[in-house]
Amino acid sequence: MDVFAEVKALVLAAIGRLVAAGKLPQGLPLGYVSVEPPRDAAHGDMATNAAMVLSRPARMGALDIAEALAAELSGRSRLIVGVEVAGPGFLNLSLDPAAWFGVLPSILAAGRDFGRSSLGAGRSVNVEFVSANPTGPLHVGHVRGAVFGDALAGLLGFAGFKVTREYYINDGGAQVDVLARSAFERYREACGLAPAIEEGLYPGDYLVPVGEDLKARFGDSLLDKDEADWLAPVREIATEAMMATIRADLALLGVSMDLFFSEKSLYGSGRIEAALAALAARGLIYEGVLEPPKGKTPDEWEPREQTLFRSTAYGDDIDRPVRKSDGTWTYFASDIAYHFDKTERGYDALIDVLGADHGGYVRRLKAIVAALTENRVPLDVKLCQLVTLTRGGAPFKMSKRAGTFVTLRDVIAQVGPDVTRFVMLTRKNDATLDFDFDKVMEHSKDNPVFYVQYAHARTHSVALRAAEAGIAPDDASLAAADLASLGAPGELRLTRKLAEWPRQVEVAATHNEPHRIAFYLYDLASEFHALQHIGKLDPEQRFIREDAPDTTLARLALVRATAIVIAAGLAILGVTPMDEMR
RNA sequence: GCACCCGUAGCUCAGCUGGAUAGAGCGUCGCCCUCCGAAGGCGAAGGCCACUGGUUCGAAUCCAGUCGGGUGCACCA
Repeated sequence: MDVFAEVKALVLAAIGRLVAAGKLPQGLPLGYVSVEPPRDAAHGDMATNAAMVLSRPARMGALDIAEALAAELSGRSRLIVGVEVAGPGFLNLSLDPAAWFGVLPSILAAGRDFGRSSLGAGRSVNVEFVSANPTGPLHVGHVRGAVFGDALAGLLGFAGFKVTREYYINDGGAQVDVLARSAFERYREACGLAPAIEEGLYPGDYLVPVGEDLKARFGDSLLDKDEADWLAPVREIATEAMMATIRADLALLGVSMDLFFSEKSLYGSGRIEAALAALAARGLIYEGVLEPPKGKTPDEWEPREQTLFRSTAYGDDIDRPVRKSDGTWTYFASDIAYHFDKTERGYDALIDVLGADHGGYVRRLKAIVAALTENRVPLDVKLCQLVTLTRGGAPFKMSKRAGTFVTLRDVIAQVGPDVTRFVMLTRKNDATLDFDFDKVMEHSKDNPVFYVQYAHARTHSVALRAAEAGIAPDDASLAAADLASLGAPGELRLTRKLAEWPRQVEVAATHNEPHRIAFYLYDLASEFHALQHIGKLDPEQRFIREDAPDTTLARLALVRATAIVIAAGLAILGVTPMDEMR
């Protein structure tokens, strides 16, 4: 049962009756009518802006509508026990407290599925994330995008979408040639020769095993061959090896992709040509010369005739080249083909999760998808800002030397996947995030990860104490418990927070913002900690009252419902709830 | 020079896509455990929501401009 939906339905029904009675004109737009809990609890349990929103289209005063609506809502339902017109036309509604507590049996019956939404209505959405170049292990810079994308996918799944998690492998460009050359030097090393790892090659020693593998496969046979002969096979083996480590890295974080899509597969397969043909059919491909950039002109700029995509027709600043002057495809061309492929696979919505340094790329990506689908399929590009690493408040120095970056593996080894994931979601994706190795491991309320986990552990602890007292009800009997004894302010506050959960899921999902789940869980944990504390001051308020079995059962229902929602929220974020803190 | 992101309490940040007296945490000050986990809780102080205009019943939120900080800027992927 969703209290919010129920109240909104009552409000809309009341408006309907007013229209039928001729007290309001027909055909009013109801889209902006909202029913929300007011920020200030003094304004009642629920507030609606209906009168103010309808005022103008109805050509009536907001207060007049509010009065009429108030009269219409009073006494119609057991749910609404008080209606009050306030301020410029708000309608403040007081609800029967029992209505709030009614959410508890729903939670207990549904378990972790409570709050699952039909918002997505089975529509399919593709979330592309990480997509790191297959030239080395994942590093900290990739962690945020990985966690964000995975949590977003989890959130959308919970909200009723069919989600595909996808990784785009950039295995078609010059960087994998560099990888191959770097691996070849490690191969020479494995053959007993001195490696010549020049400037521009990847120096990381993660390629040493690749060199050894090449030696095992080819013996010394590659040593005297020309690069033209060994480049392709070495490249193949090296990218394969890098993707294997990347998959392993993702697994450490608890991320599992549904699909890895190879950029290389686009070349020579007609996919790029097909994508460009689709654009050309709409008159969006032409031969032309771009203007030089305004302001600071690059040193070696000269006008060139190129094949261009008219992305300006879809909101981009300038048209974008798809073919270099030497006739080969630009990276952008493969991106067109890749998004063409995604749209052809029939998704109802696309999401790209990128690093903030790709900000300048957003418009042309949107232009691609808009052009290819004639605005039918929305593309949302989520940019993840930088993570700054610190330890004890001091900047965590990363070596300038390439190849010695802090790896994802290092981070997980230090703090574990759960902490890493939760912390990465304690900021909006477009705000920079400070990751302090000391802070995130701290056992105090400064640390949101701990605070939420601690609340969950406490619920578990309460259940243990109850069991010791011989009270060990299962969820079904808790769902059937008599809740009449509930009603204390702290209990009501906690229960209202629990009732908000389905709404929070929908809001977070419509904005593609998983961090809202983390903040909600923090608030929920706070309400729970506060309630538990009251029991310390007043023994009568404790969850477990051996002298009052009905009260105990009702309170255990509340505690258990809290545990369920915390666990459900953490599950969306991909974090394991803990039963005890150590 | 252009585009995008950001500017909210001393610090770190939320703010439900326009709602009422703008909220947390840290820090500061003052309280609360013989007791379900004090690894916690309650309270106080602290604000021109960068600035200036505009839109309207109503703006931190939307629009325009200004000032600060970050990022990216032709055939690199």
